[in-house]
Amino acid sequence: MAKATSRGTSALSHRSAETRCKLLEAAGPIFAEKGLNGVTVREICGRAGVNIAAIHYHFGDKERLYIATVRYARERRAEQYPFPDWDAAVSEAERLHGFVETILRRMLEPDVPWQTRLLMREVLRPTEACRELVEDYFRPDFERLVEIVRALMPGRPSAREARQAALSVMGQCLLYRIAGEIVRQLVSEDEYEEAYTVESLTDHICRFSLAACRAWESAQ
Amino acid sequence: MAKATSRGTSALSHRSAETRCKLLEAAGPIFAEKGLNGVTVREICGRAGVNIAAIHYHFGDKERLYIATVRYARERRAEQYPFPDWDAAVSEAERLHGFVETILRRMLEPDVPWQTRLLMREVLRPTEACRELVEDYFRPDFERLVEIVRALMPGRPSAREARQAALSVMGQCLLYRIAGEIVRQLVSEDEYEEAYTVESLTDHICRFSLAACRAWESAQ
Amino acid sequence: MAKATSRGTSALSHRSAETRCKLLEAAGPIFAEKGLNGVTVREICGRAGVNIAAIHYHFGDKERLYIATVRYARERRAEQYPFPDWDAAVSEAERLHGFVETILRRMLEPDVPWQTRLLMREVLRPTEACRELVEDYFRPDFERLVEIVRALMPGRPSAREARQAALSVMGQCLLYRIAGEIVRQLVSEDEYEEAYTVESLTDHICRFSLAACRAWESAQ
Amino acid sequence: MAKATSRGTSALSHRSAETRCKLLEAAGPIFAEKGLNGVTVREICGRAGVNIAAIHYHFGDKERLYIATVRYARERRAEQYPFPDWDAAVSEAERLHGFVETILRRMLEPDVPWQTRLLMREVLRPTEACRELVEDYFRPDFERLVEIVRALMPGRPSAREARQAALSVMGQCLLYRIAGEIVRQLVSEDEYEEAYTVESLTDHICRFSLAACRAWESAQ
DNA sequence: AATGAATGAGCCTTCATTCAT
DNA sequence: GATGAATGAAGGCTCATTCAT
Repeated sequence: MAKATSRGTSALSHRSAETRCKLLEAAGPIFAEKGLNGVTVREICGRAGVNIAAIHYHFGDKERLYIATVRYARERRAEQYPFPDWDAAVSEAERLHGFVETILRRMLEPDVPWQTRLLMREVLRPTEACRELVEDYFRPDFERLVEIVRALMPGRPSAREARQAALSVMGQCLLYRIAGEIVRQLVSEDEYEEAYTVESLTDHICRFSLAACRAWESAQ
Repeated sequence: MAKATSRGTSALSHRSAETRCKLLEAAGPIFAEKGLNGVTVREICGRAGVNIAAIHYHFGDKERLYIATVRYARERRAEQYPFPDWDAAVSEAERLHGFVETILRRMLEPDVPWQTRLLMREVLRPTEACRELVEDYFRPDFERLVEIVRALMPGRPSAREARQAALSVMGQCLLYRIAGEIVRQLVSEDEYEEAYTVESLTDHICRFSLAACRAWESAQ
Repeated sequence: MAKATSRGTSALSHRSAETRCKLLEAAGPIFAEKGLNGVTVREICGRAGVNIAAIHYHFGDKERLYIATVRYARERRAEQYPFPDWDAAVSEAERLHGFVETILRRMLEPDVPWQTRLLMREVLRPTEACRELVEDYFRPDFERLVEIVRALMPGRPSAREARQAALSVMGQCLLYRIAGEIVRQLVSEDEYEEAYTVESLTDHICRFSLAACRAWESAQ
Repeated sequence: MAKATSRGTSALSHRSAETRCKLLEAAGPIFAEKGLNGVTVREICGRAGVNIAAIHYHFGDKERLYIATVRYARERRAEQYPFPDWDAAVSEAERLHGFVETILRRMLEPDVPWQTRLLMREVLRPTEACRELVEDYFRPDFERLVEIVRALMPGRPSAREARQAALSVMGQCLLYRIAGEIVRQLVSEDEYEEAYTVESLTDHICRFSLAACRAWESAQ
């Protein structure tokens, strides 16, 4: 266990870093699909082409490999589908549109990379890996949305009100990721294919949310 | 495996039916809490007070017991937290409020009957058992919500528009079931305990959705 | 784990009892030779001719099998080399002689049965199995010896003094079991074979101990 | 394995000797406490601050390190708790007292140096390393005791009789090392703590043995 | 119609050892 | 002369399943 416990970020030999990386890349898609308990270390090591003891050596045990994989997914994930970098002149409505579209695209695009699927899994069934994920990854996006929404609401909504409104936007987005199959069945196959693309969902959610925000009246 | 393959609804002896029922009643709450893979057949049989071979005898294997349990849950669906039976005089806004509150209660209250919790689990990770579940469990509720929402929207919204609006309401509700832990962390423990009860969530979601519906303008 | 936890002494089926017995008989000699940690469950099951899961089923885990084996050894052991059943007319010196001889014979006879070797191992490295072993098995013998020794000591030795004298007798006996190899080397091979038989050791220990007891003066 | 097979006492570089020594010093206390099989090479190397491959390099494998450690312990045998250096005027009874006390202290005191504890362990479960150990470690002490005892016995006891008497003394001492836990249980926790200290055990064993020796009558 | 016992595949982990610098 | 990484063989245990009454 020498390695797993005394690991630092520096001075890793090339071989070591390579094996770690092979393990993370192999474990990622499998964890994303089946979750921590649905996966065997043999499967991971086999796919990574390393010895079964390597997990113990480099990560300590399966759970710590899982946590490392979530972290790795988060790091490798930020680049893809970044939020637009808005000019000061861009209207809040446009920002909302950009935000919603980015979120939906991240979640719904075909061939969603395993990194996203793994992070989504964490949302549904948080494990120990989730705490820092929320802080480092979700919170910045969320705070951004809160600011956009707040600017859209008339009067001076409290931070709490803005947060709740932002959550209402997020909920609308998440629905299609989480319960996509059910929605497809409820609205019929055909309508789904036609009217539930990223573009049209973005439009709908933005119109719905814009209307809600603009018509907002503070609860006293 | 004689029994499991030739199973019909008729001609079951009393004892046999009793054992089946004990198994279903025992398995239900456990599956609802831990899911198919988090449960051992020993645990189920132990709690049911039947022999460990009974699952094989009556259902074939664990997975088929699970499916049977979902079906059983649907059939015996506890009628707790039913939707209010609205008088014609009740306003649409009140109906929306009643609907949202009931949905949230079903999803968030801890003492919801296991049948409901098991069905909720199915929504999040659909299995084979899910298709028929949607039709006779979710669709009626969903259609009801569509009607409520449609009546709230000015002009003559198309069915498709009404459905999308209804999905926006559902998404807001589902968020707290799906990502409750993350919301708690995002808004802070304290605020969550105070402002994310069924009652206040109902208020927020209704105000948000009412505003959105009433301000709706048909997208040409 | 149904069986291991709910095991009672009654109503065990024939098969079950047979398998349990096969396991105990197979495990005994191996545990006696190599101790709890030196043995693998695969070895035990292989020698017993049962499936590897049988240990879990019948005993819970390896350690509980070990404890059961110690208990089994104790039960099967009492018959062999019992203490003589002394007539009231037998002198205390003769009783001491009989006691010491029986103890030595139990420990030193060639082909000591595995039961004895296992119990001896417990003496040297007590495990959890040891507590009840002492109470049920060693204490009765020990108390017997205490009474013999006490009767040999002049005056009215306290119970504590008698216990210590009895331990001095036991220590002399145990030495040849525990450190037999070393004694053999210290006194030379030849002398050992000739003068360290059960008979002559009995004589020596009795003479030494008798002299000590009879010359005892209470330490106020 | 170059080193392990061609190892001699000469021509070792300074660093090499240093690593060897660090390993021996680190392994000693751990082996003394847990024995050969209770210790992992990682633990030893970790505590020694050397690489895990060093054991193989310098000693071949774990077992040979163990043997080397026993040898090392014997060579560097700590001279704590040495026997008193008796003046010619000291009585035999006092010498016996000093001898017994020293032996008991070596075996029972917790802060005995690891070298002594490791050698004690060898006595109880002799390994390959034991033979030479007896010769140069135990025999001198034993012969000393034989002389003391012999002088205490009236008449002219044979060497053999004196050896047996000495063994009777040793057996009494060893008991508390070997079966301390069981004695504790037999005489009760309280009595043990109070009356089985090194001091009182010394008193008892000496009184018992002195009485036995002085009352000795040669067996014809 | 039901039971208790038995099965074997497979799980994660641990370890001493050896490889390649 | 020393190191860190890699190896593979077990290790104990768990599980859903099936056998034999």
